Amino acid sequence: MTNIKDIAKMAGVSVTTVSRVLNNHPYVSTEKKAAVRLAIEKCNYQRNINAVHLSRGQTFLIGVVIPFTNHPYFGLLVEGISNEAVKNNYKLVLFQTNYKEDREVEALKMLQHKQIDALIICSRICNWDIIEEYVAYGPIILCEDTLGKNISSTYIDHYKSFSKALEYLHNKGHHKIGYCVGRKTGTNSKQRESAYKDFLYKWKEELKQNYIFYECFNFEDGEEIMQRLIKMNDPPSALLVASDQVAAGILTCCKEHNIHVPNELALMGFDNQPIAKVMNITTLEIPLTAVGRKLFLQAINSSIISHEEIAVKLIERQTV
Amino acid sequence: MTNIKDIAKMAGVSVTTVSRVLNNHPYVSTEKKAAVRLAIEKCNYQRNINAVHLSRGQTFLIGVVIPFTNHPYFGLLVEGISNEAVKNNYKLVLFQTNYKEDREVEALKMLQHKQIDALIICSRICNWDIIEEYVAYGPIILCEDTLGKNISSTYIDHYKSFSKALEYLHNKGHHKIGYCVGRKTGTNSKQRESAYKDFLYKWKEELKQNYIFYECFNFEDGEEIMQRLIKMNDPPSALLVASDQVAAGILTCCKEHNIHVPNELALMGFDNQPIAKVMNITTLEIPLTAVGRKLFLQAINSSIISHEEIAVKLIERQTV
DNA sequence: GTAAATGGTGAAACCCGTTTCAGAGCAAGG
DNA sequence: CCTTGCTCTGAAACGGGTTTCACCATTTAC
Repeated sequence: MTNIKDIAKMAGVSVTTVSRVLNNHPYVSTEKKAAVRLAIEKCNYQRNINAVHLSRGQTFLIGVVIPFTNHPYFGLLVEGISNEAVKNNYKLVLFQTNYKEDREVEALKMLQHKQIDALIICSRICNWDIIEEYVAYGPIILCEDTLGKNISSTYIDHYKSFSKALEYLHNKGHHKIGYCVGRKTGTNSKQRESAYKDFLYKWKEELKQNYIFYECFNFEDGEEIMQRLIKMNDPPSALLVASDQVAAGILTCCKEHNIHVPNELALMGFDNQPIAKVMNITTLEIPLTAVGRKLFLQAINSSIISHEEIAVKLIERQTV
Repeated sequence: MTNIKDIAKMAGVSVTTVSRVLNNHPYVSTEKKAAVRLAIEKCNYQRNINAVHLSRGQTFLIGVVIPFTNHPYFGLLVEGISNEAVKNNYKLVLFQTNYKEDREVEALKMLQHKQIDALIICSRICNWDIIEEYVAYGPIILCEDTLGKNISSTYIDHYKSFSKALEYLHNKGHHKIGYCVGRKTGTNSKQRESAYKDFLYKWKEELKQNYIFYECFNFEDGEEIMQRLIKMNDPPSALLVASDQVAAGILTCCKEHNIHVPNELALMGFDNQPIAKVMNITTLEIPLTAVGRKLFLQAINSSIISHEEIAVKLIERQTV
């Protein structure tokens, strides 16, 4: 393979000049520039990117940590990140963790080793102290509230939005409200839990543990929720579902079991995914592609630590 | 930052010896090994991966080209690739093309520049001659029939599987069969088209252009199909839908419009996604994660060109 | 007319590992 | 005792760019 030296020799200039042409630096005479260009074309010369990376200490690669690729929430988020990455000439390295801590650490290590310029963690599993060990090595951006921490983030205030949704359901006359979330221990779930508890406290309702459903991620998880609902003596009259997919799954099962929505069971989704629109599910809109865009921009403008709160919007449809 | 030289100095050995320790080469005395390990620990030394890449000419990065990240088909495919990548210590670089040709070319260029060790193209948009320009630079793996070409692939014979599905519908008494696919011009769509035409020819049915629906990718696309079906004087009695998502969308709209499935309209999906199971959609199962796994393995064992055909399986449920 | 700024150029240092190769020391084989 | 052959080691070449710095030649400024 031809390298920069060969080109320099062919064009009768120094490697410095070739480098300048390659990088569009000023101060190269038109003739030499032309000679270099010619040589490059003749040899079909291609820069060795790894050498560039080594030299510059930058790779134009941004790491993205997600638990699953096969989920519309993360699909949209990555789509948002990806679109902005294209615009800025960055590429994405995907880390699918399946919520395994060591996979997240691997991503952090890649940051440490300078193989990626920044790391966006869309759903964190590691403890804070581990993350904080790595902030020295490069920008880490999170998709959860990091206020007070020296880490940029774009996030949704899940306490606020959950409260909003609960009040909405309450106003619609619901007193027996349950909810479905993904991981029991995630930051978001904890925020939601405290919103839920505060809500119950405010309205003097008692907490029923079986009104809370964990590990709800996908459409098909709706089925199990339905099974559990059917068996209850005193089922909730409304469910706040932290994902439109799951809400859609529940709704589909309701139709099969002839449970009328919203009369017998009100459903409220999250995200405002396309499926929510088609199935007329009342939901809280999260502009996920916009979130992705912001996350990316924070990753490349890491000198400024910022915390961007994203507002959610209640979309009234026909399941409440 | 400390580098290998510093470590060598500290441990009182040569850089070669340090390198040997780092790479677990044999023939290093126990004492020197220990000294090096100690120095590494003391300095919290981290190899500069870019230097390793440059030196070795390998990055342990595999490129993956997909049109959208936000689609269950590609989600599952990437999941399969990703899981196998983890096992083999590779990372994935994601190229979301949105079916833009230049984005695919960018991925090919990264292969040329040695920034990735191999490239998996899950849905091709570029012409063959462009792809073939780049095969010299590194392994390119495709997810479509490349028989006769010098390019490895894992693929579904869409002619065969579409024919199978059409015959199945025919056996069930359907004579007015339409179909829905994604891109009009993709290889898969062309194979399906010819299967469809051959089927019509065999049974002496005439081709109705309005029985064919293009640009069907997502759940929400079901709605438009429904709108078009409603307006037809002589609508098809069965639809072969090249994606469970779209089938699910159509099915949901059917329920809204009180169109009985399968009596008034039979639906047959593709992929056997979870949603097909929940909604009881008859479908052709494609083991997407297995496909992903094979694609990855072909990418790293590129010395052997192979063509793996994946069998599809008809899953009978309640929409036909 | 002289000083300062600007355009243009290349040698050499730098980024940081891996790998080749030559050689030393020592034990086993004949 | 001599030859292999194995263990162990480091100097130096190599991968291939970017960047600093010194320097010369023109312009422009005053």
